[in-house]
Amino acid sequence: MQFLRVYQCLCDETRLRILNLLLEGPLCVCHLTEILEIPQPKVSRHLKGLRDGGALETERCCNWTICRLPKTPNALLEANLRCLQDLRTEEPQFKADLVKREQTIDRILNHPGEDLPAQIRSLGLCCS
Amino acid sequence: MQFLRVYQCLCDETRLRILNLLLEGPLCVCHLTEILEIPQPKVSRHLKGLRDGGALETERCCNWTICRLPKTPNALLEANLRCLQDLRTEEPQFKADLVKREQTIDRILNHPGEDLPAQIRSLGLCCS
DNA sequence: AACGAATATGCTGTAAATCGAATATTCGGA
DNA sequence: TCCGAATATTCGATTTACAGCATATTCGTT
Repeated sequence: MQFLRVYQCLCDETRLRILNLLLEGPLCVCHLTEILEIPQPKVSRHLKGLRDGGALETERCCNWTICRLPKTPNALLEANLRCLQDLRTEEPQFKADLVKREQTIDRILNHPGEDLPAQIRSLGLCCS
Repeated sequence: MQFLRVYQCLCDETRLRILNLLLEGPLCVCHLTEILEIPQPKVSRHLKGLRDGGALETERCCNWTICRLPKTPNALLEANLRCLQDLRTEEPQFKADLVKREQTIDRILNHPGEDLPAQIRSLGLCCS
């Protein structure tokens, strides 16, 4: 059932945190891992869950995997992403994650020494 | 987390079927059981799940328990009930349940011999 | 008080989801 | 071709969700 497929995606805290972050723009797996402060295999597994549920698109760029929300989410997912956008200020964890995201992006931009491809480096700035 | 509480409610087919039916108006447990064609304990347990998740209100009337959607659902639930309302035509099970609901209500109305309090009998007609 | 209808709960087994830890894979650079 | 970084997958253990079945509870009636 189409409904269940979406809701099963949405009923895990880690997956919701990921969607919350991606509402701001794409991120690669390593930055997601850093922001969420959870083990990388766990992030990877939940990303797979989101992808299988149609709630995530990924694109391989060299060694990095760029994660973004689907360009054309189905109606149910789209409505819930809007809800997440509207209601996330009520959830401390979501707000904290967004702060951490800012910090991480700042660090990336201000430390050009880190060995990141320009495409990855600019993720935080480019929401396309 | 408030989000999880709602989504955990929504990620079970039986619970979605119940919500779908209640969008048309209140029903008591025995009629829900008849319409869904599943064992009564199963219905009861899922109703409890919905109630715990804030997606259902029940009212005792004699021996009957009247189930209805909450008068003031939280924003996330409300949005998803709207989605259910809008998208249910795509889901055969939801449509079949609505047909069965009509049949059941007709049967109740046309067989006054059945021993039902007027309050229960009129549930299908009164959506308040 | 005894009974029956409507509903709820307890119990047990099973399937599914999640996790941590270890390992495999992929890819660019030395 | 070997190495390291980024990512994915496998494995075993644990938890959680759901099921069916039996039984308890509640309430009106006799």
